[in-house]
Amino acid sequence: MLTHAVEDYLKSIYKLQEKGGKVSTGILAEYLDVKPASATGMIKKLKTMKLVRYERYRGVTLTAAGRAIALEIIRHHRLLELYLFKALGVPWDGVHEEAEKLEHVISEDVEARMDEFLGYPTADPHGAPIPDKNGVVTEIASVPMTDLQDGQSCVVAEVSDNDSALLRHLGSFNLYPGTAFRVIEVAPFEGPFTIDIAGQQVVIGREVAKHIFVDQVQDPDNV
Amino acid sequence: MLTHAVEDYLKSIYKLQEKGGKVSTGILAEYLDVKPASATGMIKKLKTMKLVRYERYRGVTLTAAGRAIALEIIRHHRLLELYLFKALGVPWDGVHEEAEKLEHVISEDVEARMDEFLGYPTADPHGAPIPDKNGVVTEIASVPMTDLQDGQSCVVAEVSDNDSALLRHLGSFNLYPGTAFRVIEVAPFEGPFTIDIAGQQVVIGREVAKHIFVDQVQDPDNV
DNA sequence: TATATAATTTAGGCATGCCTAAATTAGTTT
DNA sequence: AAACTAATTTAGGCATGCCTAAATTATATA
Repeated sequence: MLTHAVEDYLKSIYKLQEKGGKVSTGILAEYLDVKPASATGMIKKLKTMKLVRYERYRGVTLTAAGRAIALEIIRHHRLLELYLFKALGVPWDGVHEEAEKLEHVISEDVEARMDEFLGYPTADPHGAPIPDKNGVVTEIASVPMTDLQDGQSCVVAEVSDNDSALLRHLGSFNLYPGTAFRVIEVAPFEGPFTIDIAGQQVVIGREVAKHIFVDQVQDPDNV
Repeated sequence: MLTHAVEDYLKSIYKLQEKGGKVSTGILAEYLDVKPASATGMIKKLKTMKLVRYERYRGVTLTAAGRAIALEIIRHHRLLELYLFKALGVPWDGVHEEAEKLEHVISEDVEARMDEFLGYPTADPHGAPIPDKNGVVTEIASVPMTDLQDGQSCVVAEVSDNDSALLRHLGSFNLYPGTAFRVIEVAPFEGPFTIDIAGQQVVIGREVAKHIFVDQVQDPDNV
């Protein structure tokens, strides 16, 4: 059996690898809130288990076996998030933390039952894709909200899931995956975004916007 | 935070204490499938945490604080069992093992939501009482099936939850908590029980009967 | 190219929680 | 009461996974 720590490291390497290829010890350690020396130790262990490729000072990447495990854990996590949200009404800013603990202990059987209950969903409450049983992930093409221009309209595709306060903030003006909005104004000099959500005018700071990803971007009608 | 091991020890001490007062190191070790030396070590740790009373060679008992934690874990366990059974359809011979892992990581919030979903139940799928939020357990007065005599009828109150094969066996002839049956014959010399469940005649061995507890015992009408 | 800086690794430690083997204590038998 | 047996405790070890501090390596700068 794999330890929780092994699973967490693999999951983290997977996520960091997504945006940037090889993962450095330091980045990994920071992501896991652990000292770099500790990460080095675990990376070596993972290498002997053939779950990662690694050369000292050269960063780490997952092997096929490591990737398969990472995706399995991510699947657990996202299905759990959605289940907690839909079946038990856990608020969306709380599901991440909860799933973080449950993902390591849930059985394949219970997972399959939750999957069935949910109707074989493809995205979690934050819009992140749920890998299927075979580890196939269907990424949704989306762009950071920070790329948007005056007048453009779009639909929220995904938001970062790990900052509970941020999620509460977004929830307070109904900014969920699937929510459509239109950019009224982008203030100059890296300023905030003023947007229109279902008639409500809302101001979104740059730091917040970085955590929001959108798709179905359309230019203004009145051009 | 308490470790899983601490929680498991407290829970086990509670259960063993129920039937027999002071708990010896050896019994506890056997129950937890651990060597007596390991149990000694943990018991000492629990003593420094003021969760147990202990004198060497004299056995161990829970303090009020230790008992409170034990009951909280047992509540988690039994609510989880019932939730898995009712909400996700996990077969009753599988819920124990599953709950054994989940009980250590479930939050109070999620537990409260499951409790509400289930309508504040008082017994798990095996008939064991679910302690309330304040740690109050309402024991059901029941007797071992092995005490029954020819002709007596009764209702199943509770069955042991830790032997999955036994539970499948009982399930195969619908012997669940709440099921009524009548003893047709008790074979002499510690022999098996022949019983009538809803018109079906079934033979139950002594070893199995030890794990079944019944109430509402009534003597034969035709006396 | 030599040196400064930043990243990484090595070395040594600590807490958990388990183990085995040896020593001790309690309880029973003669 | 002495001796034996069974239960328990002590002593010493091991794996996991984290830590700090010191040494090393890579990389950027002068």
